[in-house]
Amino acid sequence: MLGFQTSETHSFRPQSSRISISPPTGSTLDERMAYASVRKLESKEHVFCEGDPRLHVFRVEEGVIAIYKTLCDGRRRIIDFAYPGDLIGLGALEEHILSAQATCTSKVRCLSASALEAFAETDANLALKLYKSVCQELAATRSLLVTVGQRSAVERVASFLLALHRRSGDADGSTVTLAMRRSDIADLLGLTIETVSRTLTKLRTMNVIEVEQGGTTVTLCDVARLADLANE
Amino acid sequence: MLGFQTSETHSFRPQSSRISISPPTGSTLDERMAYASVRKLESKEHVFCEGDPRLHVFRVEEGVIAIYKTLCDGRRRIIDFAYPGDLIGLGALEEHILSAQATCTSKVRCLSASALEAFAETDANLALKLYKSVCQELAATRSLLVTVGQRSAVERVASFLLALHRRSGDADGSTVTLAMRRSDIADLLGLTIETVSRTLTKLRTMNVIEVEQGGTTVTLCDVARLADLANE
DNA sequence: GGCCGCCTGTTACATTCTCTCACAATTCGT
DNA sequence: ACGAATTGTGAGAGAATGTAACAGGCGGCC
Repeated sequence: MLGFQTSETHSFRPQSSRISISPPTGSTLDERMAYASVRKLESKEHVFCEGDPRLHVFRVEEGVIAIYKTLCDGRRRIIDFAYPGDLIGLGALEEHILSAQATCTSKVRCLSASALEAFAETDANLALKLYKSVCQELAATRSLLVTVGQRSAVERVASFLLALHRRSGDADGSTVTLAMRRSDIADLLGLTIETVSRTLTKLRTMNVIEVEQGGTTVTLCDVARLADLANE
Repeated sequence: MLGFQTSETHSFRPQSSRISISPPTGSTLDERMAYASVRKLESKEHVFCEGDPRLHVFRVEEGVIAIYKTLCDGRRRIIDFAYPGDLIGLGALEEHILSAQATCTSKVRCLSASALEAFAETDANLALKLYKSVCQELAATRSLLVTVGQRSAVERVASFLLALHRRSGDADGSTVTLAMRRSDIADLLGLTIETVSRTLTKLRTMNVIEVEQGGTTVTLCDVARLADLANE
């Protein structure tokens, strides 16, 4: 969920006249990405697991990747869903401290972690991009923390739907696609799958949302009301 | 909670032979900090509030600063406690999106945000430091997310005590100081003050902790058991 | 094609936990 | 020492969970 848009042009201080000239070949993130290998993932397949050596940084191309941590008793706490354009695997050191798993058929692009970070050592521009990206991820994680910290299940689910809508649903208006299982949503929000299901039903009977065909597509009928329920 | 140790020397890639030579004066963060003004805060006094223009970045010198967000209905969700050495105010743009409030008598050092970030544009080393710092904060926020996402009150309180112990309690063994009110802990963990109080009592009767004088000092009698209760 | 098992999602009911509201006990500041 | 603020404790209400049963979709298999 880093929101690392490699094509974004506004620098950290837009008023600055400094422009970093890209070295001739393979230097910008876009170029590096273009040469990076693509890996296709089936649903529930792992990109990496806790404890794996951190060899690569990945950019999501298609699908949704769940970033999660496994607790001692086997429960799974999803920290974040990564969507196309997001970078995953940044910030860790020698080993991954979280696991990453596809919630549906997905594609990721692999980039050497050491090469990226070595290059950032000499390029303030790239380093700042990394900084900005992690800042965005931090903001998203904080937002999720606020959501999960809220008591009621309705608030959490409503917040989740709104966040999904804000992120993915600019185009087709008020329809969002849940590209993950109920169990994934439950593990993200700290609820059970039954509670998620019940809450969606509740929102449906309140005429705030409509759920279609197998529960993968949700239409937000009353965004204002949903925002009210989410306390936002 | 950025854990931005300005004196840390290991670079992002320790094996790299590149060393950034600091410009003659006022360039390193330590030097800038030395000249920065110190502001003293009483308990419950604000460092900044949501919506304030982001003029400064602050480093906590003494005390504890609660970083929080206010919800529509007036509830307060604490995102983080910042301890001495931590930087706060990074990552935002024009305005602060969170509030920062002292939980006890504290001191912070003020640093111009624009100056710091302008300097980072030309110094990959500083930019990388910022990057690493935010990564640390991200890890801490994720850790808190795992804690809050856990269902039971015992797990949350136990996790909180352990986190506090890991952070502050290297020196005096197993004693941690709660430099904040019960209400602050409750708003961090998504519980009520009554539940926090009851849970501490429960842990006390289980002989896992000891609480002394007004509940500000806690001794962890059985760290292993506490970790078990916290599911860590 | 039809049968079967597997997985996911939904719903109902009993249980358990936290929250709300009440008030007592303690600490702290003046 | 007094009053205000904070903390601790109890009883009842409410909400989420756990358990269980059931419906629907999907693929394998005969």
